[in-house]
Amino acid sequence: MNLEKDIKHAISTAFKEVFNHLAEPESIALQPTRKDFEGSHTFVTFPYLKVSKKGPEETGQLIGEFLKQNSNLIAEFNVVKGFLNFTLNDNIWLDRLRQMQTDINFGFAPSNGYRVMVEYSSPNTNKPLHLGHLRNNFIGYSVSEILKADGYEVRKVQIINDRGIHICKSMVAYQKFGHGETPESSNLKGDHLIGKYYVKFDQEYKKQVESLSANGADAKTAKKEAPVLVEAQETLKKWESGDPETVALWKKMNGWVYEGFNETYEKMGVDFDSFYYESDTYLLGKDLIEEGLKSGAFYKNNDGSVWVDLEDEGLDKKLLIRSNGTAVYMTQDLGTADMRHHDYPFEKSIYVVGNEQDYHFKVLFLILKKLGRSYFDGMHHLSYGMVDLPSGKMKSREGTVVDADELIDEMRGKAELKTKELGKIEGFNEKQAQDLYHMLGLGALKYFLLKVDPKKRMLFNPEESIEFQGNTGPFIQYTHARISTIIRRAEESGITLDLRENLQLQPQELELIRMLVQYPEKVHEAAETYTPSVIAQYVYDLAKEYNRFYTELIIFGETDLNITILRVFLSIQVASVLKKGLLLLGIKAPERM
RNA sequence: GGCCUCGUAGUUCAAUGGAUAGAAUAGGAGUUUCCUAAACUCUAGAUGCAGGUUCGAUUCCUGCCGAGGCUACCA
Repeated sequence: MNLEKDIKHAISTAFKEVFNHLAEPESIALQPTRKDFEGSHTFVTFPYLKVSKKGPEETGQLIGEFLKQNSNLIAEFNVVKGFLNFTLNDNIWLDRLRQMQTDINFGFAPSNGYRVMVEYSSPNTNKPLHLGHLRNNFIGYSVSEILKADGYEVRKVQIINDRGIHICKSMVAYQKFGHGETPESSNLKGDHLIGKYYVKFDQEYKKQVESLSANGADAKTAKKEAPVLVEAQETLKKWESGDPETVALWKKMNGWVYEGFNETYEKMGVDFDSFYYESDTYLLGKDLIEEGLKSGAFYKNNDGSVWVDLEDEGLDKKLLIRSNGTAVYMTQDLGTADMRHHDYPFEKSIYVVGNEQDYHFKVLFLILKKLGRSYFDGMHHLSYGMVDLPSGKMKSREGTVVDADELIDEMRGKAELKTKELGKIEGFNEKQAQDLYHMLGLGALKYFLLKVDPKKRMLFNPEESIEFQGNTGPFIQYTHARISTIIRRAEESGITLDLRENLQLQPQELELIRMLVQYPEKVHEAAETYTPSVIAQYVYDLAKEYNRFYTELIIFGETDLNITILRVFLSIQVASVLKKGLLLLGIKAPERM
């Protein structure tokens, strides 16, 4: 069934027959043939020269000859500088295409029985989502979908950082300057309203630090003793002691933020299966510390603080409990990990978190290992790079953030403008038109953020807005819409899509089938490496190839009906795979545009 | 200082140790009586520097230069 496997077996046999050498099929490496050469699969002879005791050219020639004679897979071959290129029988490819059509689940692996928890988004509740969150959310959502397609059972979760000094700062500023303002009265989304007070807090804080400094305080004390900061710290204490008034305000303000977030998530097209709130989890983990002390994984200092020594692993000593007995972030994360595994016994757990926390997660996983948690093995930090602006890193305090809501709206607006310019909305009603603008704007944005390897930092220049031409989401969406027209026309013309004939394939047709066949492997690769960009690159290449096919070959009006059938048939499969691939990226494929 | 990333066309991104380092965009030249020109074709343009391993290095190793991050009894 598997083409590559079959070819590898054939090569293995050839080695046995020609060189009397046992080459395990699994150990044979095949690669796709480069475009400028004839063939589809390439075998590199260099590693086998010691076995063949011949030059690279001759080795390739001998293997090629043997296979051409003895294998029904191989129609032709050529050898270029030790690279043995195979051209397969056209019927092999046509068979693949026929199989694809009957398999509705093409591209979806059967259940593998593994459960995986994917955590992403995990915002603070003191400000709106920004561009960095968009990358995080799109990656998290996409990886979840890819894992599902690869046979996993997935639970998408987020941990909401709903407590702590950051929200207290917004609370203090709101009490001071808010005059009872609400999202309704201010006509602001809840998260933006709270963000406004977070900024206000910072402004006030800076003012106070300045005036303290002007009155002779040194910089350190001024920063520590500014009244608003002291107030925020007191608010945090009050919250921790359960002061009803403080808790009520906290609930009200967080409620506004959640409303705002939900609206944004919906616009973004991401969702979650369950939520964890830090206010519920921040006290967890202390029992794990006790456990670790007992087992000797951790040790206690004279001052009562608890540490773990990771110097054997090439890391530092890490604090787990302060000398005053309070927990740190790490403690909480340990407890939360245990709780999550209890809630949903997973084989894998993916944390989609920025790469500035690489060290934190390295330590977290090592500690879980030291505690003997069997699940530690399946834990993975999906570390992604920052989205940089030309001016450098985004900093909320300096106002150099790109707001998520604004950016989405901007993209939608740009899609609308462009669509109208091209006169593409004839026959659309208002709702359909609006849906299309959103689909395209969001498609452009998602593709822009997902086409880059998650691990790498990437640059976003707000001046040069995201394009709709070239290697973009809308290009792929356009291709899909284009094919949809072909399919509609085929239906209207009433041709029977029965691919019976054994036809000779044109290069473009062959290339398309070759690419289609690869799709499940790409999904698997993306799932194993947690890399949506694999899929993004793939759908782009497929769309590009289809456009070439579309331009160069006549689909309707070909004299041989069987060729028309083949081309429509092929178009349908391309559309289907494009749509599936786009959905793995969270991008919708329009029928018309 | 220590540790971790990353340096590829003007720009934004690709390249399981393999062939002539791919795209896109910006630049130049073309294609529309024909299924959607958000398309297609042609053209020009890049591996930070110096060594090493290898039949073969953008990829692995060492040093240097440059960018960023982590290195809190913060979360």
